[in-house]
Amino acid sequence: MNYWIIKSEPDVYSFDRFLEEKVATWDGVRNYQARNNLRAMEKGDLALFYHSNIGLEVVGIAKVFETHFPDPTAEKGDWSAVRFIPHGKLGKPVPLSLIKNTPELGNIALVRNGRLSVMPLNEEEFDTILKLGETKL
DNA sequence: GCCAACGTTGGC
DNA sequence: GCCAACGTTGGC
Repeated sequence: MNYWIIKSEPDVYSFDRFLEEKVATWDGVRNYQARNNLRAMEKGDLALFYHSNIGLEVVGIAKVFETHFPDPTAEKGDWSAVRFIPHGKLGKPVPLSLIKNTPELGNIALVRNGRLSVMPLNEEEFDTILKLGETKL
């Protein structure tokens, strides 16, 4: 079991819409590091759903439903997509500012490399964010 | 709207 | 293969 953070701009694709649609195809990723992270995902892995640009907070949890396959939106190049299903909303959102102020989370890519859209985190970091979000699995 | 950080491109 | 220029992302 691996843990991840995935980013989405809520005016493009929000967590609420994800809850309504019940499945999300994560395509359009055009960054090698992010793509490699998508490829490393296994079925059942959990990903925190972060709202970038607007909101700037972790709002929910997604679960890997279908592991990587060729990105249908890629006209050329070697790109991958995965499918997620919702795995619940956080009790309360966890803002980036709080994450930055939490010493145990100082090492995560969300803080260190703000531009990466799909990034790993370890179990302790995942649990810390769930606790901040007053959420139990 | 600005700008820092990072990735990619392309000339040499 | 280096590095300057440029483009994009995303926080502020």
